[in-house]
Amino acid sequence: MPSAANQHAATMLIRKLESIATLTQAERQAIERLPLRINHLNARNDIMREGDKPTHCCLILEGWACRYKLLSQGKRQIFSFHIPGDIPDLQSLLLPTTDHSLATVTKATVAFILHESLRALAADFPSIGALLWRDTLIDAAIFREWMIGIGRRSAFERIGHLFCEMYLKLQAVGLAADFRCPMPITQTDLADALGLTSVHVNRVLKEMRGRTLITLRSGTLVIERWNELLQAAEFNPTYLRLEKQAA
Amino acid sequence: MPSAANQHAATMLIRKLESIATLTQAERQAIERLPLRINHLNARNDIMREGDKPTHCCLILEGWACRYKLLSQGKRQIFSFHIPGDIPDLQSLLLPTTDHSLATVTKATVAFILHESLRALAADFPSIGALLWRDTLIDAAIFREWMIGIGRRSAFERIGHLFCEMYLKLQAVGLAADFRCPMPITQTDLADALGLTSVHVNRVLKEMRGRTLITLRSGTLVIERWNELLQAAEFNPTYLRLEKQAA
DNA sequence: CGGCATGTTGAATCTAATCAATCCACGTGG
DNA sequence: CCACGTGGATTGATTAGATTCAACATGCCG
Repeated sequence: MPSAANQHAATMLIRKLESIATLTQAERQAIERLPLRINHLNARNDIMREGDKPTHCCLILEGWACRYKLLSQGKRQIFSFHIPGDIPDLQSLLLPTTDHSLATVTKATVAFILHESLRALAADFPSIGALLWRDTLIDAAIFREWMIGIGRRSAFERIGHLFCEMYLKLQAVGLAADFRCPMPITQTDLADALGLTSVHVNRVLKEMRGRTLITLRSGTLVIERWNELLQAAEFNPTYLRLEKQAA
Repeated sequence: MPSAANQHAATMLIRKLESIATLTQAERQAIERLPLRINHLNARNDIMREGDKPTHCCLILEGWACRYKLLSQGKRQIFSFHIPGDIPDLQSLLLPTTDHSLATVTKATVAFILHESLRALAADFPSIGALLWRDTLIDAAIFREWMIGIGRRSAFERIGHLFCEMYLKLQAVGLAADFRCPMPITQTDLADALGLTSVHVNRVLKEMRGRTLITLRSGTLVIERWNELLQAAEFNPTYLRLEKQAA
């Protein structure tokens, strides 16, 4: 008899997978039987560090996480932000040694799933395996989009782009609506994700506010003019492969 | 009866997969039976364009290719360079619509493999499926490393990093040795891959030559001082997950 | 041999980084 | 309830790395 918390975690995963393809009854049941270990974590806690050899994957149930790598002289590059429903370290199933770190951004609840359990699930239900693989491919597509930003877009476009991306990802799992979403990251986090300094991020945010494109206060982002921001950032959401789109 | 060219293509793929795991006799035979269509392409030819819905994957047999995306005002971001043995568009197996383009860099020979054939192969031999998945995960790891470069490394480090990466990748498939490898890309290509301008690339290359770290002439790179370049670029090859390492 | 892509160089300019100070909101403990 | 500490945000002044624009050189290919 699974606990309420476990049931909730399974539902989360099912919802995420069903946003792409419909699952059979048997597949849903198999996911619900997945053994989970649920954990509550503080903000800014490493879940996994570069060099680790994890034995389970981590499903985010509440809060945000990010993947990053530290460099010499305190430099940091953040690769991705993760929200409930994400499994940020799915790759550890096939690449035993991790080449980067995973940490919570906010207080968070996560469920750990043994590699063996996930592997068995994918073996028993190849279409679930394909969905998991697909998810890592979308992950890579987002990396590519971030590369474009860091490499070829202005600071303004980069920040606007990230806001649009996170809003749509949150909306897709029901955590955002009406152009309003949580954005519980510091300007330093933003800078380290986008290849900027926090000082410069601050100045660009000031400009965005000045043009009344956004409001960003106490961890909440409001996109005041979606279409204009989209255009200013040259944002095109197809790479996210989401079913539902914003208005 | 497979032609000599087809046999060569299969060998290429087998060698690539066996650089990671050993294949059974049955697996090797299945790969050799894979139906292929071999094509000779000129340099700077698109193999696949953003928005396409490919029906096959592309195995590179000779020459180089790159994945890229064009932006407004003629800006371009190159995501990756590909060498013989690579299947740059494996993701199209699971993401029907392509979100970027793939083009030859040099004259090239490629083998096209129908999605159905690859899917059948992966279904019949799940361990081959896992190897293919694994390959896309390494792809993503390389994207992350490039993100670090573009986001947080100096132009000098970025270029040095790319040289080390390509040398090791080429060495792993027997196309480089003695710190000498082909590097058939223009300074503009380098710039578009690393988030720089060609003018600046040119200046950094001049500095590298001045410090006698490298020689780069007529499409051939010689790394004159491997250890120093490694250190100057803070290069750590673990993310490539290659079996063989340079001295 | 001529033409065009690629590579090289210089000078001026600009974006974003750096360094440093200050401000503000928030939570905590006296 | 207010003083204090702290992390994050904001602002200014200055600098550096990279871009831009423009000219010119080189080398390869037909």
